[in-house]
Amino acid sequence: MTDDKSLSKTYDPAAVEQLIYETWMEADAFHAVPDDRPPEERYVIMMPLPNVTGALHMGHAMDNVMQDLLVRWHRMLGDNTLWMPGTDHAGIATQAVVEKRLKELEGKTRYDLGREGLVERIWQWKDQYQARIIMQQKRMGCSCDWKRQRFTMDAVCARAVRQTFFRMFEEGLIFRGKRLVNWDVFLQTSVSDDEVYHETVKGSFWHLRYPVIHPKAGEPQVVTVATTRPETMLGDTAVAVHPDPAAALEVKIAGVKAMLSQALPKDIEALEAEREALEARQREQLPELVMLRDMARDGRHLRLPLLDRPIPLILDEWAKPELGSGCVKITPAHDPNDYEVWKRHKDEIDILNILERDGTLNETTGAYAGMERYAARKKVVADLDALTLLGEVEDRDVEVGHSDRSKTPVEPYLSDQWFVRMGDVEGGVRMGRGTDKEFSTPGLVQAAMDAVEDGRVKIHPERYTKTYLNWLAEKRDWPVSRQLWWGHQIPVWSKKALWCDLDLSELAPIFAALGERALVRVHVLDSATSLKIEGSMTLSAAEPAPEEPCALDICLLEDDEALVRQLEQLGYVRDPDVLDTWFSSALWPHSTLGWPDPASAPLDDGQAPFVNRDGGDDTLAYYYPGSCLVTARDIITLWVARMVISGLYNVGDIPFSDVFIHANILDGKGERMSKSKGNGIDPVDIIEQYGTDAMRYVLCEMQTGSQDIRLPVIAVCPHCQVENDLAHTKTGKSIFIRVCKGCKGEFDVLGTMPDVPAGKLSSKRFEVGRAFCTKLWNSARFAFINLEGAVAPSAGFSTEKLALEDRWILDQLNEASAAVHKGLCDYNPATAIMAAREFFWGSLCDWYLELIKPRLAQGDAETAQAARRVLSFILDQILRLFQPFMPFITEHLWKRLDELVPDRSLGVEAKLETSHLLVNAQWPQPNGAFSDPELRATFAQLQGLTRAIRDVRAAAGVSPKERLDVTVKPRAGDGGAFSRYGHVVQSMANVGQLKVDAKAERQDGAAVKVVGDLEIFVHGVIDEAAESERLEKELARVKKEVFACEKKLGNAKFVDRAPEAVVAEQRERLARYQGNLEALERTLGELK
RNA sequence: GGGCGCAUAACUCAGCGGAAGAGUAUCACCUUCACACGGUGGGAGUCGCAGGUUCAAAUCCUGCUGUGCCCA
Repeated sequence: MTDDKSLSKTYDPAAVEQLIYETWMEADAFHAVPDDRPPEERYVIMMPLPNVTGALHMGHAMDNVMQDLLVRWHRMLGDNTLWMPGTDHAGIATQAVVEKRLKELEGKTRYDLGREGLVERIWQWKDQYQARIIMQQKRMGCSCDWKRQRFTMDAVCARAVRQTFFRMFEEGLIFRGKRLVNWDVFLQTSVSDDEVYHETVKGSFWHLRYPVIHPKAGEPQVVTVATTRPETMLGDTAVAVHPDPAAALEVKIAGVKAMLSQALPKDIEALEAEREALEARQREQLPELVMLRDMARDGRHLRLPLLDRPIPLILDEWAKPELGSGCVKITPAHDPNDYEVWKRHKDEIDILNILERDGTLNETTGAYAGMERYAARKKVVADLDALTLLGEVEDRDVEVGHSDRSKTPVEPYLSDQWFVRMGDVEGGVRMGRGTDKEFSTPGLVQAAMDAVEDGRVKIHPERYTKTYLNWLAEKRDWPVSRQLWWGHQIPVWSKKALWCDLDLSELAPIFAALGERALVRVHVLDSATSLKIEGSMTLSAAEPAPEEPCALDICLLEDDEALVRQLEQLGYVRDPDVLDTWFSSALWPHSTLGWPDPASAPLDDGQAPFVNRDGGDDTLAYYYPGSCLVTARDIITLWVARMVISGLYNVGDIPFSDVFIHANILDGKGERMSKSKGNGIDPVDIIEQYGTDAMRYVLCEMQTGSQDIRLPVIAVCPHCQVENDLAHTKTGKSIFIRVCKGCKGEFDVLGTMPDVPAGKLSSKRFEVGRAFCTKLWNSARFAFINLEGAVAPSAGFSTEKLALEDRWILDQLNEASAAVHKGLCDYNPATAIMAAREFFWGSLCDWYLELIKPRLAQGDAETAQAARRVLSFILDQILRLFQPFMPFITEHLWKRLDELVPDRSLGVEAKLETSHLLVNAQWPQPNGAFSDPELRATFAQLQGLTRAIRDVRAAAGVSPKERLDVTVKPRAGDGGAFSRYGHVVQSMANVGQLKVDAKAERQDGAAVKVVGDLEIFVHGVIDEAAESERLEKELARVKKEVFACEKKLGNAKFVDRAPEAVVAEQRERLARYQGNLEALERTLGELK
């Protein structure tokens, strides 16, 4: 045996990974080009585009590895496989990060740089992080088609965004209106509900008294209202009281009584108290509420203190008679509930904005104008107190919405925003307009719900279908404008005026030049009304000319500099806002393929064309719709739903047929891993420590589909290299600074502190993967040592010459490849990789390799040649099976195997399609000729016997080197398998003489073991006392089993009602255990 | 407040109606010529708690307790 010098004893990922990746790139292995393979042989994954805010963490690694797994598997299945990579500009997130750095490092704000200057800075940031992200993905082994990568703000994507906006604008699906939004006063932009998190903070509940104007005799002089944000009183435009307080209280009391009637004892006390309180309220406060109700009906007013403004008392059910004073102040412009009240009472009350964009109070607040919101709060409270209009002040925990981007409290704020109409539209919506898939739907959301409900889009695991449908069912309009500078600027130029003052004819030259590439709508300010202007520059005949102030909105399909200048000279101003990031990412599955027109889509340097040079299908026609969208669940609503909508709207077809929702990665405490929390592991750190394949192995093994994955995190101290369990490490000055348990030194887990050294985050969980790679490496090394120059050509090979273990390992391979395939089909990578692992480690390494060692030693003998052929074939298949999971090590070993044994065919399998590169090799197909259930059972018996002997050996403390003689006594049959295949047991349990004798008796010094239907005598190993103790224990165990079986079978109901097979199985069990019991008792008797 | 999960060996997780499983850790033995990131063997769990359905429940149903996420 010559030592194979090309393979060291352990696998060194660093020496292999980069070279292998370069090999793939040189071979263009990931590049997909449309060809003549039919639709069912295409596989397309659009990468959930990571945003360029920062580097990737373990959560992204999971997402990327799952995609790569599916993509590599399908590539081997022979599909035309495209994995489209790219990055997202992530509007607000990226701008926030860059602005924050600008402030910290240079002390500047975005206004110091100006729009162009800031955007330029963000592009630089984007270039830097995009490169970092791509580097990380390459290190993870991602087999994306880099020649097609896109960025949501590149020319191709921008054109798609523009086209979609234009079309939606034309059809009135995009409109603008005033809405109450979450306003981030720090970043001075609206943020969506998804970008707001709630935090409970200690606050107060202030009771304010508003005097009644000219109270009549017997009427209250003041009305009390309460608020957690007293400064908003400056924007109050009404106070509401319930229209029927008596009835409302009755309903409430009836409800409590109903709960009392079926309450658990421990809840009764609280409910009783609640009922009493309500009844007391009925007696004491109801009369005044009724009086206020009547005053409201009478159109009475209150005087708003501090501003001395009369505000009406109104009737609205938002006022809850059972809470507080029963009256509620109404601030429509600064509270979502009050805004709803205002919508119901538009004719009676005003809506008044009191905030500037920066969070200071505006001129409507008189003396408070210019004050910061919290300063104003203090002053309002103090001033009311001075006027004796301040009542009780309660301490209270208050839920305050915070902007996820700036971490500052958001304010509800009334502003002009653009929206996409998601709900049903009168007359319906044409989807896929101009395509051959055009169809009509009641509304955008409905189309997306239909696609999932009728199964065109399937979500895995299925339970997430509910998340998707429930969210969509609300059919809320989608606010798409953001007051940012980084993103796709809204392509609308507006001019505000009265309709009668507008001169449409001045636009004629522009429209003459642009034709259908420009649209005009009239938006009536402060309403949702938007009217389309027809080509003749008039309102369509049916529409009355609006009387209110209007905005004339012109939407352009493209920027034509000269025409834009003309427009601006006419006083039209481009909307400064940009579109929500998700507007562009919603288009991702088709924009990246060149939509709306691949032939004219602009190309960057080095990019693959969208249209085949040989005249085949373009990328859009060929690769749309895609196959599977792989993502985490939190993005189902934000993104998945919107991709379905936009795909149907623009292309008339779903963007993908399957959605695979994988687990989130949590830390040791069960908290979601994220870089900003200081618990996020950088995949590259893991790769450098354990290797990419080790990381991938563990991620695949963890993805089971039912729950999220905990990854206990350790932090390596930069001072002394001690490993600290992150979940139990003391924090220092901030939560991101930890104190090492070893040297007590401080380190930073965020990696951003200038004066504290950073500790690397890692996890021991990946050791398993590294060990697995080593095992794979060494088993291959073993094979190579034995195969080198010693494999006879396959021509003379015949399966007739196969030994038991050869046929068994082929059968096991069959079983394993079927199981791996099924696991992948079921989106269950864990079952897939475990099946592969069990085959490789449990069957191949533990049994087959050990069994063929003596055969391999026989040089050119036929049996040795057969073993070599089978070994090369099995290794070939194993490398294929593991390639999608662990691409680097398998590709490297494949190359070596290919050099040593170019022909690994066995002659019986269908022609073994092979490939110079494993990444392109054919996926292993189970072969019926290898399947042999009978042999499988025989081998299992041999394994059982082997384990029994090993067990005896270990229990008796006999060295593994010492050869033992064994007699097997079958209870039934002749034990033919054991005499025929005795070599398996002899070799695996180091047995000398193996006798099979149905009439054997135990001899002195023989240990006895009962397995299944066998009694086994292991000769010459024991001292009798210890043996008898061991047998007593075993006897007790068997007795318990016998008792359990008897009890079960003694139950008439069981025998009657359980399926026959179950009963029969139980009888067999009993018989077997009874046999064992008998044998044990006999032996024990002999021993004594 | 509403929805969706999860609770099984010290740890990380499978199993989801018919004998409690894996990997890691642990203990004992073994440096035998692929691999000590290895081999062989062992110990370890009233399957969160309380009810119910069933011949049979970790598995199905109800409630409770913890815990996580999503949406208000």
